[in-house]
Amino acid sequence: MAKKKTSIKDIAKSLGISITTVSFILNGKAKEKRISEELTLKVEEYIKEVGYKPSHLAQSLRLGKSKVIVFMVEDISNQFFASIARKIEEKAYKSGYKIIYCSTDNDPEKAKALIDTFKVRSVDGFIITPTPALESTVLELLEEEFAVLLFDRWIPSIDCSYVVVENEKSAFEATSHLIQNGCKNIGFITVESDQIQMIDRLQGYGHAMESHGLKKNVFMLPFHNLSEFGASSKIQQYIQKNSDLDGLFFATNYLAFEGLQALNSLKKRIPEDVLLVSFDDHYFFTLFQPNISAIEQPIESIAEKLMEGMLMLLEDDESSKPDYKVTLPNILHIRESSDYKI
Amino acid sequence: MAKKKTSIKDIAKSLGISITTVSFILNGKAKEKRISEELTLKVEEYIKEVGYKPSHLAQSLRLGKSKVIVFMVEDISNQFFASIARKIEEKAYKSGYKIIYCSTDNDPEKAKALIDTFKVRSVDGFIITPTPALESTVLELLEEEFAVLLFDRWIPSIDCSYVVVENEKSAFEATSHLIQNGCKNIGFITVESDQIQMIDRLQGYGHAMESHGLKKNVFMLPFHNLSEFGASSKIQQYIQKNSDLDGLFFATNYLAFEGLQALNSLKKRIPEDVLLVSFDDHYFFTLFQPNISAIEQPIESIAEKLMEGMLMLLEDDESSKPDYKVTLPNILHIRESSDYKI
DNA sequence: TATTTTTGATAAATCCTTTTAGCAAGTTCC
DNA sequence: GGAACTTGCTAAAAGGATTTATCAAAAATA
Repeated sequence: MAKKKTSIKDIAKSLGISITTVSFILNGKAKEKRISEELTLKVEEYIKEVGYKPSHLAQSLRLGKSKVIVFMVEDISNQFFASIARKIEEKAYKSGYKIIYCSTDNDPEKAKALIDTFKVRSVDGFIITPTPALESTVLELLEEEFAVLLFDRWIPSIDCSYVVVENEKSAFEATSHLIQNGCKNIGFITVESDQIQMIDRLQGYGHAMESHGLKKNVFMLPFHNLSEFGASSKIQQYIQKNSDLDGLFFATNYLAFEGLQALNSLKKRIPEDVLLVSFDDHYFFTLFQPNISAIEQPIESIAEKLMEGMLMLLEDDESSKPDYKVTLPNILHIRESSDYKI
Repeated sequence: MAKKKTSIKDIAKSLGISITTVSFILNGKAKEKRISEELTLKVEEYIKEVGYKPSHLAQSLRLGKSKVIVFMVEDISNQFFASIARKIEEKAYKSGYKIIYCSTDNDPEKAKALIDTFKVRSVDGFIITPTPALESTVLELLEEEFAVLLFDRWIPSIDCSYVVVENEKSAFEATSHLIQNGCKNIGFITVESDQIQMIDRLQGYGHAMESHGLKKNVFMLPFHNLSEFGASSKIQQYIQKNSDLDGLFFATNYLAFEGLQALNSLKKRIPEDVLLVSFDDHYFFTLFQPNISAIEQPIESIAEKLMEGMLMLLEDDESSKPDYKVTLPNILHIRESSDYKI
């Protein structure tokens, strides 16, 4: 039953010619290799007739390129990563690349294991949101001449291509926005993390506060199992303890969601009692009443630059030392209606 | 620079033995093939020493199995599909399978093109949310003896394994819930679609209304470009025209989101003016004030059954006619606080 | 001692392509 | 007429594994 796939060999045999000739014709090298137009046409016709498609597996083995890119993120079910995955996919498939995805949970061991697996699979490139302690592994990849592109966060200590956003600048702007709207005591709610993008966001907040002579007030949640950990109630406690808070800056949107629940439980009104802003925009923020201000990461551009960079790295002819380092601006959406401003 | 990978051939040469022997040892057939323990140990040690890993590409070529599964959904950035992707991934990787994903946008042409691409790539299995008009393509896949597992929706006209949920039953229950809480005029808001799961949901609603002698009131939005199409304002118009509506059933959560915006614009209160229920639960529904009732699809179970089924289909030794048809129950979350009930 | 078995290994085919090197036969040139 | 090209095509190696069939030497049997 299992229809045996026709191979180039079958074609050659059927037409009584050599494999080489068929291969040349298939790869558009008929002219170059001086195959007569007559034979070329005959072969092409036959190929169409039997619906022959070459085996990518064999091609990959022979050519040493698999046309597969690994998309390795913290969590593919996270809206941000999923959205980028969607865009990446489209662009990759257009260029004949396939995308395998995987999630690290930000666990270095898991990330290393996954990378190990994929090296063997002879994939061509890696798009990675690096976990902590991944320097040496990434370095190895680079040494073995894989195309590697970091995103969301990068690794300052190694020279690797990346696509990131202006975390510090946007956090600075968003904080300044709160200050300009009268906030004097702004809490920055984040997670314990040594990831560079989180550090940058914290710094942006810090600089804005300092430059206005305001006192910083940072609340750090433990990184893992946020909701199981009762993040919402932890935030609630924090807000209660700091009764003079008039502004809150959430370092990510899932923190903002938890925060919204906390504020709701405390019957705090937005924006009358407290002004909000969150990093990472979400459809939800425009649905919530009142709308929540947020910093939108430019998903489309990120995906575009990622594929552009990846293709550049992949098509690089091992000569130059390719370098693709992009930092994209975010978009700050101010959403509290102006009537409400303090 | 580019470290050439060591192959089985290199190992054989270095140790002055044959490739066959090395292969036997690698595949744990040393005993069976009567390789001396002495040599086995020596080879195993050497393999560890040089850190040899077999080429999956070559193995796939030889064995005709790639250990790759395609996960083809309508839109991978959709929270529902992304969540399943996340779970599937975990289970697949544990069994040594890799997942390639792709999105069809529910476009049959796109779906066919993608399937064509993957057939050539010699993937082993397909997990598919079928688009309309995909019967013949799926049938071809089955004839070519790929492992095929449909989910979210199935194709009644062909005998293919699937994992779906009880759409009709849950819609019936949810509608009954609204009726039991006093609703007399319940609008069912859905999209124009001949997809079986949407039809089933509509039927569940219909049966519930009929069995209570109530008049059906269905509003269908065109399928494509929902938000660009101003779905929210269309729903708003519908609600205004039907001023006697006291309950709304949204066939999917993204319709509910649009509906919530519409209700908000109309200053309709929930649950005082209208009771809501939506298919497909969402984190958002518990965050929204008041919380929104919804039918939760059991993502974990779906993913579990999908991988269980896929592995069964894959490991089936071409003898039997494997059949894996699963229909899972949903969970109805009633969320309006009871004080509010009409 | 001669024959059969067992032991411990291996050569070679196969999976499907790409690509280098080369070979006959026909042309051109002087 | 013989050297030098051109033309049109192909044999065979390579890429990295698996597996069948086979083989020489040692051990067991008669």
